Amino acid sequence: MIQHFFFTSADITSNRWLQAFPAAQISDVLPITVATDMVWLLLRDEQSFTQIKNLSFAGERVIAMTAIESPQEARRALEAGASGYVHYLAIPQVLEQVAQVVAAGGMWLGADLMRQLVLATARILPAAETAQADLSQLTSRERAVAELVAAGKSNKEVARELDITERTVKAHLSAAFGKLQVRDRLQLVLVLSNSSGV
Amino acid sequence: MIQHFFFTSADITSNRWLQAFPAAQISDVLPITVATDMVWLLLRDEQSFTQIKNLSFAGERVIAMTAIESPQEARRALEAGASGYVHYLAIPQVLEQVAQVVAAGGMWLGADLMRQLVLATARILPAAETAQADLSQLTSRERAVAELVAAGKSNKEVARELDITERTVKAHLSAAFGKLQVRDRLQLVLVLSNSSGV
DNA sequence: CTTCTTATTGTCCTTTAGTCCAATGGCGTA
DNA sequence: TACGCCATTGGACTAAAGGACAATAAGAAG
Repeated sequence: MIQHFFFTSADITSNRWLQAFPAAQISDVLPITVATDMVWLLLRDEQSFTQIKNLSFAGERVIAMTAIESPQEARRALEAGASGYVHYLAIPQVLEQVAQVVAAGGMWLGADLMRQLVLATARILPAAETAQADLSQLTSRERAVAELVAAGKSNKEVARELDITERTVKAHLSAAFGKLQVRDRLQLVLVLSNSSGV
Repeated sequence: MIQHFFFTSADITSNRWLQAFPAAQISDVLPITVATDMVWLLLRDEQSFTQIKNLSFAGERVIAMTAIESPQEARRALEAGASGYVHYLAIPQVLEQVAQVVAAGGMWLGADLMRQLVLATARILPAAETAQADLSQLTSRERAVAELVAAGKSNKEVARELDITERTVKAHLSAAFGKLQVRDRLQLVLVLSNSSGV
């Protein structure tokens, strides 16, 4: 049984951690000696990377957690010795997968980051199937609306650009919400940009 | 149930494959049409990379297997479209890991290789320092709110999680909007995720 | 001790977003 | 031709989101 230790600040946490690992310890204090198998560390400031370095040097498996994924931050975390980089609000299933992979000696990165890395060296890889599949569920008009919304436009602006009524925009959006199983435009954007496993 | 197909030469094989996937097919002949969900292909010569390319182009999930791990070979395999790179004598647990990650649309690499790949490509990646700079403009509380919003939470949910009033959430958000010069939560997320120029 | 920043909350108000129910017309297929 | 899917719009309604104006309190900095 793997023991998990979550190091975070009190106000940034997720009940999904305990859902994934009921026996996990959560604390905003980092003990001198961590008697666990896996340390999940929320990235907050410069000090976080030093802590990763120390922990991994001491032989701990460290997984960096972030609130906003970025390739730069991921790189720094991995450089410091982290074995994984994941959104702190990831769903329990993802957390479990990360733990399994890291426990098996692997390294975990979000699919999008991974893709960026690989694409940086190779531009041949097929696009993510998930995002593709999601978009293909939408009709052409729904997709057009969704894309404008994903660019930060309001319904009124979308209506103007597509030369339709705001009412129609809403209709397409509602249809898209249903198909992609999200509740509002923000989550739609998150799904389309496939940014995190939230 | 995922169907696995192992393509190898007769003299190089592992009983661990069947241990991991009892229903797997193993063959030293590559059929024209592979009716499986996942193809495990043992790297042998130049032709192997071409085969990976063809398979992945045809929409197959391909995992490259090797007898001697090397970053160069791994890179070539991934370039060709492989979704994973693993030693052919890996234990069943690892094989299952790989299958899971790949099935979920991810990519699998051993930790060492991954780290090398990450570090090697770090320079090529766009060095957008914007997200970093933007975040530093916000106070800790504003950032906490912004991060939860970026995760798709509503004001009410954010309020619950941070144990403050919805009104306070709005106050922090308004402040963040002003500092980052955006007009609503969606544009905030776009700026924070650094995805597109709003 | 005063000043500034941050965090917090309040009320009132306007604007957006999103849903439900319903209808019309085009277009392709069985 | 009838049926289904898509695009379009309407009205009415509920619920969020966001702004304006303002106040209190803690803590740091001077």
